[in-house]
Amino acid sequence: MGTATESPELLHPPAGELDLTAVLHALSDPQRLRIVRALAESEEPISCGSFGLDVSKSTRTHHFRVLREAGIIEQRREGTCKLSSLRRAELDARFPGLLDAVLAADR
Amino acid sequence: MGTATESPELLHPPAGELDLTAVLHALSDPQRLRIVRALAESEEPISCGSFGLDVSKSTRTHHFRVLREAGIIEQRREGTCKLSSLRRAELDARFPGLLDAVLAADR
DNA sequence: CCAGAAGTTCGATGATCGTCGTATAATGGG
DNA sequence: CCCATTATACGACGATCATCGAACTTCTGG
Repeated sequence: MGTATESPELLHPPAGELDLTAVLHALSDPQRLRIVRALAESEEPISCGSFGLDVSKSTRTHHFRVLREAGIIEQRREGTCKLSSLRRAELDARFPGLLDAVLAADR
Repeated sequence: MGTATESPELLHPPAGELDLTAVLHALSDPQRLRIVRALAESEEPISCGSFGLDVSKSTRTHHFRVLREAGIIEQRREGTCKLSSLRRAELDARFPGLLDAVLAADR
């Protein structure tokens, strides 16, 4: 408890409490994997709508929530958009090499 | 297609055709993760019954099949037992660092 | 040869998941 | 102040999943 310094609405698990199975499950979906790759390549926050996902808006929101609740991404409001970015450092600290391996395995 | 040099009954995907999302999904279950860790620590084939899984026999069979069809383990008959082992080299070749990261993330 | 051990197969069941459409906020520009 | 943009919430639907028990196969040891 106590790291709720930002938005009270958005659930972001603390870095130390990331669950491996939750992370693996979040990454085991093609659409979410695409999001994570786009985020990793841009290295800058991206708005939800900027992804070439062939799914509806609500499905997109769903995938972003799964990624956020697994602790893989961070989201914050920016006007009418919501910007997402990878929690790279925290992920690397908790699961060293995991994200790199997944991203390298792209193809 | 011709890599069927072993048992014709057991489906083992060729090393080059392992699917990342299938591998991640197979690893995203606590029971299967436990199997993979036991396999990695023993470094020798283990029979299905030697795992401290608190699930029924049929569920065990199911998990082993998921792991095998994802290309994570290899299974072969040995008398009345069936021995399982990690496909470490193939996994490392296809997804470098992935298995190591997952195993290191144990805790 | 036969009893037991080790796995598999086959439904079935309840849970979760990915997807959608529609309705509903929150925000910034004219 | 209203409207367009951006995203979320809420069911709902079909698919997949993890789990089980019971019946079946296959092999081994006595």
